[in-house]
Amino acid sequence: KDVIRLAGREFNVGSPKQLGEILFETMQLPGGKRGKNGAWGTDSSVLEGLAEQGIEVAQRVMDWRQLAKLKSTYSDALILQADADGRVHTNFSMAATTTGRLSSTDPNLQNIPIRTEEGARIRKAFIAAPGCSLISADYSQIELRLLAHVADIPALKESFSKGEDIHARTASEVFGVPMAGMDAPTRRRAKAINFGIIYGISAFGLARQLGIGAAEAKVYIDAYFKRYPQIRAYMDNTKEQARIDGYVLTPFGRRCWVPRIKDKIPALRAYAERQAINAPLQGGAADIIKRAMVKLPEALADAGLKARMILQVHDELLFEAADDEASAVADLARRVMQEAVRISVPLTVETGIGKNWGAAH
DNA sequence: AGTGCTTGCCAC
DNA sequence: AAACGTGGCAAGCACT
Ligand SMILES: Nc1nc2c(ncn2[C@H]2C[C@H](O)[C@@H](COP(=O)(O)OP(=O)(O)OP(=O)(O)O)O2)c(=O)[nH]1
Ligand SMILES: [Mn+2]
Ligand SMILES: [Mn+2]
Repeated sequence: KDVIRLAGREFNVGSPKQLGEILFETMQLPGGKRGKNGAWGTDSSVLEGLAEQGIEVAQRVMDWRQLAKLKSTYSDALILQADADGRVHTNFSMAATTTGRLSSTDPNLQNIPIRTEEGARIRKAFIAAPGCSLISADYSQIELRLLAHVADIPALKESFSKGEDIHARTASEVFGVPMAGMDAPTRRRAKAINFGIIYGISAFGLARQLGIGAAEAKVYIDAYFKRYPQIRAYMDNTKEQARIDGYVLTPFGRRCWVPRIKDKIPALRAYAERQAINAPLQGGAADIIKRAMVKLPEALADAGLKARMILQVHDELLFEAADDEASAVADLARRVMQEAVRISVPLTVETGIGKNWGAAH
């Protein structure tokens, strides 16, 4: 109602097409950009730009979108999908991705919210059975460690040997906040910067992501490649390998096909090059957790633990166990996951125990 | 009423 | 949005 009042006209807030016409035609707001299909762009980074200019309706639409997303995709849908015993059972697809990751459907339990305060309430709704706890075990900075290994980057390997947190360091350097007591959303934003840069983001893309100028974004990217010059070599070598073979390999031998690597259309070719750069690392991380998942059920049984492995979220495993064995499960999961493979950097796993998924982080 | 596409956004 | 990568889902929309 407030959005419609501020817009001065009745329309469906849930329609990006109508919203774009209201904002950039009826209201004549500045900064409108049409996409390739001629529609006005209205995604959150566009709205954020408007909101920063004091356009109240933009902030209200962002708030509405967030709540609508959480309600429709999670709150309403998960209740319908819940079993008679109150559990939801996902389906894992084992061959749906190009990199070897799993995917999860009906419902997708690999994209349960966590980032915002309201979203985190949904994650907290996943609770252990009475007398049981949930144990989460998540690899630390997993694809950055694989990058250090595969691209053979001395400075990055040294950081991991010392136990440094690169995501937190990036957050500190870019946002000017202290490492100590950093909040999770800030570290998450830095994560997107680190992975964006290593997977070929442009100054334009980074600027858009951070809401800064392209010149400032370029400074960050240049500084990154200066600090870790081996990343460039890894990118070039991987692209060349893809051109030669039509595929790239993870450090454990998985083939990831890159069919458009020789496309004559430059934009499609550039896209394929970024896919080639990403696949060995994302796929390598998938290989590692899969090996751990093969070992774990037997390792648990051998240790006399009745815990069950109940969910995989790309580099995280979630277990359910009786309260009195939860800490033993956490220790065992950490050890098996850390030792699932041996590479030239240490693998570290963070574990947590709680009565709900949110509390287990 | 059903289908397929687009836009946007949740997670890793 | 052409301009980090990997996914899945909901809603709007055009069309049958
Ligand atoms: N390209 C890309 N990959 C991502 C992004 N977010 C997550 N990933 C990939 C790379 C991560 O290593 C991997 C696991 O995600 P996590 O959220 O667990 O982050 P990570 O392990 O790096 O850090 P952590 O120490 O667990 O907080 O998923 C992203 O924004 N872009
Ligand atoms: Mn992780
Ligand atoms: Mn994770």
